[in-house]
Amino acid sequence: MASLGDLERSVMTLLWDSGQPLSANEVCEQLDDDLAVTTVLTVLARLEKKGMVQRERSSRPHRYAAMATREEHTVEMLNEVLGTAPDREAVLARFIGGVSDSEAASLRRILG
Amino acid sequence: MASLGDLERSVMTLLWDSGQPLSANEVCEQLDDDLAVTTVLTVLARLEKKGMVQRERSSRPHRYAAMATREEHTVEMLNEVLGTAPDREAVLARFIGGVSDSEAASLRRILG
DNA sequence: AGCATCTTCTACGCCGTGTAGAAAATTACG
DNA sequence: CGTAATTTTCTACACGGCGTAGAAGATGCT
Repeated sequence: MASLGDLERSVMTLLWDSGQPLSANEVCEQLDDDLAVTTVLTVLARLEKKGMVQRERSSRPHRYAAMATREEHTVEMLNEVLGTAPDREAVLARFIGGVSDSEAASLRRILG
Repeated sequence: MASLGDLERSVMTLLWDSGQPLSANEVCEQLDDDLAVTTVLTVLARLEKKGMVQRERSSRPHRYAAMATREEHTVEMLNEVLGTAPDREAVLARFIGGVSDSEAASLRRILG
């Protein structure tokens, strides 16, 4: 339960890229599409409900920040997918077998 | 584009577990829930459209088989998720850092 | 031809998502 | 303080995916 729609993903990307919390207006401006602020607010509220963003209600304009880094989130997704497989090791093997050489080297280093 | 609904997943699981092609009726019987055969047929048709199952139209009851093994499918999903990240290596590092010891060992063997 | 089986077509309801207006709440400024 | 500007909430609509299945059409058996 953390899959994202297109707009939701765009918003998360903004929040991830800008390390700091953003207001709905700032998000709105920085988006390529020309959307109503209410649209962005709706999306932000939904993302908050999903536990993807944290809202600072104290300051006026509320500020929104990503709960997890993009990395953390991607790793969560990976684990979620892996969780659907009964044969984890086999999947991992196949998966790792398919990564690029440089990535493989990097993994070898990590696995020590 | 290969995410599955609950029923779709159940059906795929059946097809994956039974190595051989199954008819709609067989799928229907082997499902826990007591569904109408037309329901199963609809789902199978949708899975076919998604490229998840192959239908043998030659034989009457049509027979349906999974296009990819569950492993292959899971790996596809993993790559899809990984594709959404700009920092692949960082994600991989973190991801691999979190697997169990036995899995890590298995990976070392594969990369070795 | 008649009957049983199987498939297609069509459809309904629900929920997630993109989209935003109307109205309410808060803040800013003269 | 009162009015205008900003911000947030509430409500809503449309569209597509998915679970669900009946009615009708196609195919095959006897």
